[in-house]
Amino acid sequence: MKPKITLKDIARELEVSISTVSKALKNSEEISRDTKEKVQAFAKLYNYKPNNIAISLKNKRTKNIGVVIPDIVHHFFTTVIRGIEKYANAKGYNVIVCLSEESFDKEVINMEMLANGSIDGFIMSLSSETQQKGDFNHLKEVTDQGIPVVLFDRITNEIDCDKVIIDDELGAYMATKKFIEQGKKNIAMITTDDYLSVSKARTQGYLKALKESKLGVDESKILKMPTMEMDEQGIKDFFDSHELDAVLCVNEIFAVYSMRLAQQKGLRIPEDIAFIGFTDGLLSKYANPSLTVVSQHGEKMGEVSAKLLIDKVESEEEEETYQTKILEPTLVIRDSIFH
Amino acid sequence: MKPKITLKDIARELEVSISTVSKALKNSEEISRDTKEKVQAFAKLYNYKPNNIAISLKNKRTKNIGVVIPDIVHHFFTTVIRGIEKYANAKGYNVIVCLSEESFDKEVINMEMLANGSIDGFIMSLSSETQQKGDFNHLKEVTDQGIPVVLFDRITNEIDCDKVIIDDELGAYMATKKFIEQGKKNIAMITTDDYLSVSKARTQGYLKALKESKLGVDESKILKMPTMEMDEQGIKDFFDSHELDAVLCVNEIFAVYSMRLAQQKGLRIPEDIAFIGFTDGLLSKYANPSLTVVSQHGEKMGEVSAKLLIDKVESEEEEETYQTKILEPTLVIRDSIFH
DNA sequence: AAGTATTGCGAAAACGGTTTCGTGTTGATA
DNA sequence: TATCAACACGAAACCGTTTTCGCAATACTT
Repeated sequence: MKPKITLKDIARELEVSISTVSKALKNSEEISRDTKEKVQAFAKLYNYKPNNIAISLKNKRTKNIGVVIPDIVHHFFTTVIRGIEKYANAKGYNVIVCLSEESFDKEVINMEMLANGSIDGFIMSLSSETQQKGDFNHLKEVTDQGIPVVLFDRITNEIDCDKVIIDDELGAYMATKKFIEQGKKNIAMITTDDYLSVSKARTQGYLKALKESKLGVDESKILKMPTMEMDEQGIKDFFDSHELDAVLCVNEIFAVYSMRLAQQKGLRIPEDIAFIGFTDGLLSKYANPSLTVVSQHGEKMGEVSAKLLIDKVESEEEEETYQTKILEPTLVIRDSIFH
Repeated sequence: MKPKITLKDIARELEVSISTVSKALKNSEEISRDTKEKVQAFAKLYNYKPNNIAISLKNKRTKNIGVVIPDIVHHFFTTVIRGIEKYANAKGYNVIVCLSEESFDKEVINMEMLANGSIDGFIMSLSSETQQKGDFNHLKEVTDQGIPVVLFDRITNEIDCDKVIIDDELGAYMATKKFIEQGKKNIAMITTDDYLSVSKARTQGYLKALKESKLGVDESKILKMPTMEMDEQGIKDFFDSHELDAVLCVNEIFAVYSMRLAQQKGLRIPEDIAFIGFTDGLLSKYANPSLTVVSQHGEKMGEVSAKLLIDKVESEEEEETYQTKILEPTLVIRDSIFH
């Protein structure tokens, strides 16, 4: 058990002042060759490492980024974290992860915990409860204090800050168009209620593609699930009451789950009914048949978010200009549709 | 933009000393009713919150936990993180997540970044490269400095610290026994090389069950994958060269992937060939057929790890006693075996 | 030899809190 | 009226750095 050594310890041992030690370790011009070598050798010998906390206090920079997300077991969020980690780590930043578990209160508590000096900025995606409530005061407080915030994926227009999203509307549009091109006539959509910003946008893309086509819109072909929980009967009824030949799902879980129910009904995929989901996760890759998806490029999203945040953190000027980066989704073709 | 207010600011405004403000906010007996009320009202009005960094520096406690794991996109690890988060948050701790990406160097760098005051303790699972190399000096250094460490899942005996694992051997034993009970005769195992502590233990459980039975061991029925990458041809050849009716896989990805290859060969699951995997993730749940797995109870593991760590961090005495908690795995029966 | 630069280093303030100890004021006691 | 607690507060040290500024001692001018 060898306790950490401090500047003071080195100073005492070498009979110089703390300031001298500090400067010597920074290779300052002020200090003579001799002294520098002596100090540096001693420091290396005893494996001196400066105390991060003291440094943080001094320059009011923690080199920590707070990431607040609704759920970590969701594949998309883990890929975003990975992207954030990657970029942040390369820049010498650590990532503090907090989970809101889709709860407004937890989101608020987590932000308050971190906002008192623990972090230099936030990267977040709003909890569904927050989006439903439409209460963003906790975000406002943080930005008012001059703490930079980057919102990704689940965002709000009520807060002025940098944002990163994919073009959800375009993704849904592309997917729907693909169905249409392949001759599908009865294209359904399975989504959540509109309170999630992404669900809303995706539904719009779906509608847009249908409106542009000769098929037209049939609102009854949109199934809105009230929660993220899987409602087996609801989906079965939906399938029974419509003659569908294609389904666009707002996430991969809905898609894979629905595929199974369709298969149980004796339908062949993609001949009788084709599927496209959102989120390019493990599930899509290993599903049977493998699922065609609109990839959201989570890792990229994380990197871009981290870059935006760190740029803001490290910029001297307090420019009050914010940007919204819109990433292009791509279609990853797999066996749940015709190739 | 309202900047953070400090004790000094309050003291100046109220024309009292900083110490008085500090004590008043802590409701100290020393301070008069009047002054306390005045100070507290002022603090509330201006939304004073103490600076975490200053407090950390003072009492040498950060209330941060460092979590270093090989991979975050792996479902098991995300559930562990969720468990850690849950317990840690309830205790007022934040979780700093670092990814080693299975690399020894990254693991070392991450630990060094955090070990200089940023965290009160580590919870980690070793990268595969670290387990292969058998070099644990970075862990030794940290424990030597008196920083508590808890290892989970991928552990080593070379470091004295608290550990949390599931009984991997028992899990594999249970699974294999299940196959035997159901009359399976040719039970294979698909695993990684033995350098991963968990793979080794699981293989042993598999062997133990077979030895106890009349079936006996056939080493050629163990397929060892050199990496985590899926080797389609390797698995196909394995299936072609053996008459198998059951396969135990060391994780769910191997299992789901192998199931698909088996199905492509025209085999029915579970009638012709049954599958059991490890890790109770999304993949198992939504696979077709859904996969029977040995559940590792990741969330529980995270909670237990966090509890062990925080207990140690907050205990005054430096007891040098370490415990290893062994969690019981359970079999989650799904459609890839007979019910 | 006197004055000026240069070099090398240390004292001290600052970051934002906590905490120990000391002290002036008050009221009660003898 | 002198003595002493109790009360209410402030000064200052401390946590481990960084950084400014001042000041010796030496070297360089003329």
